[in-house]
Amino acid sequence: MYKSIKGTKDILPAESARWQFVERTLRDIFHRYNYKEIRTPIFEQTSLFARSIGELTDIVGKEMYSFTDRSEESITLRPEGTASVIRSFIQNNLDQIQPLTKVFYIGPMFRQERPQAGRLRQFHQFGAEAAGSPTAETDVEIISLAVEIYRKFGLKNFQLKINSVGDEDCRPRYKELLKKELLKVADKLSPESQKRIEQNPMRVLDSKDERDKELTAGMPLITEYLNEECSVHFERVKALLSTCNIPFVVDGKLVRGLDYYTKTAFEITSTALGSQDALAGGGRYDLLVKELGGKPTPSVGFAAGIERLMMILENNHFEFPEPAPALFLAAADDDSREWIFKRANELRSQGIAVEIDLLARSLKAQMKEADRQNAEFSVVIGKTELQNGTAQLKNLRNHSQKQILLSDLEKELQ
RNA sequence: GUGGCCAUAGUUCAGUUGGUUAGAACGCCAGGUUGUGGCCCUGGAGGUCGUGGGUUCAAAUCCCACUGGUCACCCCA
Repeated sequence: MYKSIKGTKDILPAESARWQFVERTLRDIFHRYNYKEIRTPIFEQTSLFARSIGELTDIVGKEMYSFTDRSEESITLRPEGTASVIRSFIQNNLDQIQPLTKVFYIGPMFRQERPQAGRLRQFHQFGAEAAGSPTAETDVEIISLAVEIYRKFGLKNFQLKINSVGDEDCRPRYKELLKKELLKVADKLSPESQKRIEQNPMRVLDSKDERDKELTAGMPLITEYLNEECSVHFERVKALLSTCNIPFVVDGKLVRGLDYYTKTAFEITSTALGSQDALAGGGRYDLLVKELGGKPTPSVGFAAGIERLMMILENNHFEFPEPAPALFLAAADDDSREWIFKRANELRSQGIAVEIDLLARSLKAQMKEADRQNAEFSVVIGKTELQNGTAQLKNLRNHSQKQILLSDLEKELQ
């Protein structure tokens, strides 16, 4: 038997309505913040991701789905959304249309990792990017948008963590300083952390290893070494968050897994998830557009996992709307089936969701089917009804019945 | 990539110290009610016990390998 690839999942008919509901809600919120949808291809040249996400990150180093196509070009299934969006932004000169571009995306992403709770190889993210603004208001609009989404879904157990990772001026200075501190205790650090001292010292502070945590506990944090510009920006972000009543905690050790972030970095986590507790992450990336060949364009964005949001909603027994037929037309005898077939199509073309039996089943089986489909109403049609032009309209939710004219069906179902 | 746990009907699971025909619940189908669903009752269909090998007179049960799932590490959505 064929099986779906490891780490991939079917979204089955029984659950697709939930996905559609989540996507509808997301689109509605994006609309309120005036972010417009962008749909980019799900694969790109491999080097686009390598250059933007960073050669040394885990994503690029060991998680990308890359392959060579028939013309010997290296292609990669997108592991995240920002790189493609920025590529499109540059390629299509979106900066020439208006000074600030605000877009969102919803779609599948791919990373070849071992699956576990809250982690798949094909998973789905939504995200937003605001390209062209250096202001702290833009950072906070993005953060507020992300937070608003979780609030809208009624989530309570989530936490917003923010940090500033500095810029090309102050971060290198801080990194050198931190490296020196780390080298003093290098032999006692975990092997992974030792490897990171040279290439990504800030990640050592974020290590989950208990011993690493103890060793690095008193070490200097980037927030203490920001230059004037980054520091002012960070203070402004915090002030605006407070103004907007968005609770947050500053986490000086927060470093995101992608290299392109500058200044603001943030993460939304939930204790309601398993070990993979990140719901969303994002930040400012003022250097990325230039790095990918565009004009320097200060930008901010975030990305969030749909499966993880869905997990929490299901744990919370969130009440998703379930679509159901308005009417089930049942045949009491075989002579009535043709009339029903024709009538169902008429009603459908008038916008009414109607189901009928296609399996030539007994009336009892048809009624069971109407119930299983959670139809609102049923009407049984037989010889008598066709002769008299009347029928019983049965409300399957409250079990009441009333006599109606068959010609009034549309009206009754409005 | 590394490690723990798991694998028996469509689903969730039971299956004793290895022993005849592998069970339950739910779901599915039909009937009870020959023109009315939900509850109830009766009956029915449905399994190469993940795959391959080994031990044994005998394997769902013990052993090995593989495959798949799951959870965790790493890291991230």
